[in-house]
Amino acid sequence: MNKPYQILIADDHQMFIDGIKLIFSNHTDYEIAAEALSGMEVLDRFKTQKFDIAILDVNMPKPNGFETCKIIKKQYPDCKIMILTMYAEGQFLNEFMDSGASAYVLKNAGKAELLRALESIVNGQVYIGKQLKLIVDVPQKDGFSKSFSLTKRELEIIALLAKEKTSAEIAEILFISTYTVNTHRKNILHKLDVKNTAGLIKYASENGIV
Amino acid sequence: MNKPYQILIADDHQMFIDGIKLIFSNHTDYEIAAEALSGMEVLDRFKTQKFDIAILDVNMPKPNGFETCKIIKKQYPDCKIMILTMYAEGQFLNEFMDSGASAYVLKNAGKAELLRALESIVNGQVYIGKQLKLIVDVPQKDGFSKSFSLTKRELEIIALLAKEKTSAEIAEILFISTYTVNTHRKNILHKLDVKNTAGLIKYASENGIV
DNA sequence: TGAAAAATACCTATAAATAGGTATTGTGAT
DNA sequence: ATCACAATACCTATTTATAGGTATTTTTCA
Repeated sequence: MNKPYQILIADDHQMFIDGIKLIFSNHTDYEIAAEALSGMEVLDRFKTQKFDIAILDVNMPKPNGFETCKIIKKQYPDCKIMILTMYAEGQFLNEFMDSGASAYVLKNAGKAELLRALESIVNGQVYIGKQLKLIVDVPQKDGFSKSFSLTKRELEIIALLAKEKTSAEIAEILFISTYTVNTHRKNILHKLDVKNTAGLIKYASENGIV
Repeated sequence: MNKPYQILIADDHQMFIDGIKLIFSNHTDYEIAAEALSGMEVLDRFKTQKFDIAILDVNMPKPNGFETCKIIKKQYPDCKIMILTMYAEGQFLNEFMDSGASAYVLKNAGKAELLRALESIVNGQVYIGKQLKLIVDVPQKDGFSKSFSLTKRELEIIALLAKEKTSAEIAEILFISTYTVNTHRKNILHKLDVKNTAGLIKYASENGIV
């Protein structure tokens, strides 16, 4: 029997962490060696301890799961990372692929899938939860989009642009003036540092905004 | 012991099929029940036989792996499908997610990974080969982009549009008239059935064209 | 070698997007 | 209470994109 895999678990809800710990309590292959309530805490733990696997919540505060994942992967490339998400936010798939994580699983996946995912990643494979496959167009959770410094309204307009709407159509849908829509579009182009709608949509696609 | 899983294997190179058959020859869990050299042949086999798993090559002729996959999934939703690819074409990931397939594996993955992937998918999970994770921006293989019925020139123009170029700029780059560029753009919008450049870029992003 | 597909080019009119401004109101945080 | 920011709105001028055509030349493939 090998030494159990050392796992760090991070989520902003202690209750969820406790649930996960229960799952592993009678498992000899895996050991919850540390826990964290934020991205910062995760990085702190890594400074004093070595982990084989980190299980990170996407919506965790400062920095979020993907950002934390990238930082860890840079400093400790051997550590495998599993990203957990509450909602079936399929649009984060590209971000997941870029983050260097090894697994992407829904929180309501259940014990069996969690263990299967772990088994996969310790064998060097990438695992994506079944339910994440079919989801599209889930509205953006706030606090997450902040990292792009785009406002709620701006995200709404991007979403409508991605649906091939013109400024006039967007104005009608949102009950605002076409002038306002154009002001927003102007601001979006500046914020994302792109030249036109083509660049905007490309950026949005690459970053899972649409 | 259960009845072995009935597998259909499809690839345009017979030699590759024979290799796969060797892998399964001493396996009691899986049985290669049929083989096919093209998408059409795959669909023919399904008319007379029932399969638990279909292993499809992406670059297979008429129709290709993803298209074949979609057709099978519509008529036989219970059949699990594994997509094999020769090159680490990471940009087809979205297409994979849309196709309804359960696994996406590199051909040079080796016996162990093949079996692990199969184990995953019969358990209802989605499996993506490790090597497919890091690849970006692999140039489009010809014959594959044909499935979108976009010509080489049209793909060039899409690529330039994604780089935020205007029709006039594209004309200059390609040494052709702005009129010609606009004709191409018109044709592209029709072919992809999108209303404007936003839709075009979104489609291109989702399908790995850019 | 003949037919089909691709690439080229032109014309016109309208619709939409972009860039440059300015300015007011509401809201949330320090 | 003040400051920053978000959201709103307006104006103008110019550039770009889109839609409707037609038509010729070049490539490719059967």
